[in-house]
Amino acid sequence: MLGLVPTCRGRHVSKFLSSLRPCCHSFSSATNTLQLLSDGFANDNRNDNIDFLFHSCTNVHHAKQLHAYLVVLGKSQNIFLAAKLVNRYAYLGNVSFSRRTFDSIPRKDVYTWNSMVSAYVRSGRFCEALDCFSQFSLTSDLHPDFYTFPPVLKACENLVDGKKIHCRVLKLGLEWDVFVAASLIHMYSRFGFIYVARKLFDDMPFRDTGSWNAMISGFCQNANAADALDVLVEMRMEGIKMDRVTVASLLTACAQSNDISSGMLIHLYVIKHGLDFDLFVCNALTNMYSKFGSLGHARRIFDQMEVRDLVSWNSIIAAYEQNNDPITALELFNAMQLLGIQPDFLTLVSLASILAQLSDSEKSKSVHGFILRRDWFVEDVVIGNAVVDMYAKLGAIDSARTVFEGLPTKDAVSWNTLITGYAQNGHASEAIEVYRMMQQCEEIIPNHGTWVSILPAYTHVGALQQGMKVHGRVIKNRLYSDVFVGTCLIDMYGKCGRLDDALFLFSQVPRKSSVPWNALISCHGVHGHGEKALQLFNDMLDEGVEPDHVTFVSLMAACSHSGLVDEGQSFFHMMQEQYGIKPSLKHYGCMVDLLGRAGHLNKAYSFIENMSVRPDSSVWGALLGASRIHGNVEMGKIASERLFEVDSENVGYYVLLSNIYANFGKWEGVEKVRSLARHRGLTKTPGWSSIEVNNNVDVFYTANQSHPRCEEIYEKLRDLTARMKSLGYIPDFSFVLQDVEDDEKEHILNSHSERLAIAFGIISTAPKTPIRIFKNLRVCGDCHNATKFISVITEREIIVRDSNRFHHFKDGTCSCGDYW
DNA sequence: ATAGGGTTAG
Repeated sequence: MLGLVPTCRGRHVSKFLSSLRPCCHSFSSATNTLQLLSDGFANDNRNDNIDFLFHSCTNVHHAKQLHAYLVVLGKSQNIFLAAKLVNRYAYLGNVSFSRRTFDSIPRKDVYTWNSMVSAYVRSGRFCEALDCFSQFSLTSDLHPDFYTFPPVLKACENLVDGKKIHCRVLKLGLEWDVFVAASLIHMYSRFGFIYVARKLFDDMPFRDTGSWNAMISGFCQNANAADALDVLVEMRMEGIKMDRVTVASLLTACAQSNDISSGMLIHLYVIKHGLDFDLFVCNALTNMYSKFGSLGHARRIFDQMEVRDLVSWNSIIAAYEQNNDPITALELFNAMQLLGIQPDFLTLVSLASILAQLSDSEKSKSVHGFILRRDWFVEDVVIGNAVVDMYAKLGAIDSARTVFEGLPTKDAVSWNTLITGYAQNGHASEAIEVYRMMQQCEEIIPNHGTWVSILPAYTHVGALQQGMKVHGRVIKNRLYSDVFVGTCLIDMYGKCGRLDDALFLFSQVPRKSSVPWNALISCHGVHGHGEKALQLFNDMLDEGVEPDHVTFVSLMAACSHSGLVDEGQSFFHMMQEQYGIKPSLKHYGCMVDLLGRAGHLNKAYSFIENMSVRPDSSVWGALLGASRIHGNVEMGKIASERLFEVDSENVGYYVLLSNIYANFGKWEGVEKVRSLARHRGLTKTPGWSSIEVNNNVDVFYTANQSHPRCEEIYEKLRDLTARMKSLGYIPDFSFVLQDVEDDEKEHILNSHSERLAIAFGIISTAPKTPIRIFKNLRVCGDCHNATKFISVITEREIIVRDSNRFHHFKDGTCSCGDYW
């Protein structure tokens, strides 16, 4: 053959043929066809070999070479061959080549136009598809046919466009073509116009399985699984069998509505009818079992598949990623790469979450770069949100903010992700600030996720009134029965000192899962109601609710706050032996706290020595805190040495250690710790307390001088101190870290932020009303003692929530019984 | 020759 073509063409031909060599099955027919083309025999357009020729272009490179060869042969403007090229480029994912080819065709027929429209639809570029269709209608005298409408209807992104297209269909009398009708039915039900869809469906003179599928999948895409199942019943009554398409869309609906029994019945049907070899069906099954949390089933389906595509890989990777097994997920991603399968943006969405779970900040940055290079942030918000979430979960909240700022479009989820990021990294006030900015964007409508992200932030700063405002919006939006929103509200009321309201809300929320129970147990724990927490745990078991790892953290913390040492220890064992839950660092931290607070410092120390995982700063920190409470300098030294090995950055621990030294008047120790912290470039977290008066949050820093009512506050404190002393109050100078005279020490104690806030509360609220204070660090021991006296003198309840727990002062005693 | 209904998502 090569002999027959002139040399200038020969180079193209041999290049093209050699690129085809790997797929040898089409090699000989491609050779023949090329020969026919170059000899001028292929003009009848009916040559089957032509299909082979185009089919053998398995990547854009092949297609371009074929294109180049057709140009050389002068056939590139052949109306038939050119449309073939448009279709092939689209199939290979390059619409812009399709368009360029399309534009170079001087005379276009219906086939040419149809090819271009469907090329856009195939790649999801719906706007351009509709635009191309308008161009078709306006610039040519040709009429669209029944091949034109299905893709065009698929491209409609709102009902108005859809109706216009429906009119054209009616004018041309194409409405009863099964393909066109199915597209119309699907279009109407997608936009929620079920009755219009149903009417069309009922009026059809002839229906095939595709017509039923259009009806069913319309419901499924509306997240209306129950109605979809109703249509299915009708379909089966008419004796129509489900096919692979019916099955695939129903499986998705079952996954979304967590309908395990229907899902399994459909799986049985799949096996019975031999549909378990179908790619789409298997992908849907993998996804469904993953959503049900049955990783084993999902994996078995995936392993048994004979052909897998990108969707299969994405589904199984997401399955492990979403079921807390990032290691396996990453292994699967690597396996996919080894097979040479190129990831798409959904793969990257999973990958971002995997790397965040593995706290791999190096690889996370390369994922970010990978997405930037491909410009995928522009294509879809989801990927941008995933990257914001990734950085936030890694603790790189500033990077998260930067990515968020740079997103080309932001939706409610983008905002929720950033708010959650701030809240979970301990920056509650930034979270609140971002929420405020979000409310100023009119086009952004808050949803479940918004409440779940902002409520913990309000809880954290004790902003009860702001939290109640959110509660109001939740009621307005009828979301109160949502378990997660409900649980955040329970937590908010409980941790802002309103246990009664927390209990009432608990009675309004579905309680089949452990989630709301955990919140309620934790709230009773911080209030020092250990016995009640244990009671709740028993109620939970009585109602058949399975406890999880969080339940045990809440329980053990509750025991720790109430000095229930034996109970706490038995929960630690019960968790492992009866529920098979492996203790996490949080559980270990609780145990050390439990033993340490109760004064069993040596026991706590040997417990740490025998841990099966490497203790982190929270575990050593618990021992250091206990050493402070029990004034044990030796244990404090040991704990802090080990602590600074794992975390030398947290100032709080330096402060604790210097507290211990100061307590014993060992001022050289205090100075040593201070200079160590200074040397490491650390500055003390300033202590602050806040109080909410008339919807306004006032924040007091230690020794605050700038408050407008500063003078009055100090005056009130001097007055109170005098009266406290007459009742037997003796200032405890061990809480003063400075080596100064006693007069000065007294002034320092009187300038503590919690005392300033309490004094402000007294002068700015009605007599005898309760005062609620929030403090970001732990409340000082002397202030604790002083507050007991203040509660007697002023006849007020004073509720102080610190970073650790609640102190409810009343008539000279505190709910914590001085045990904290 | 071109067309429907189907799988993965923060």
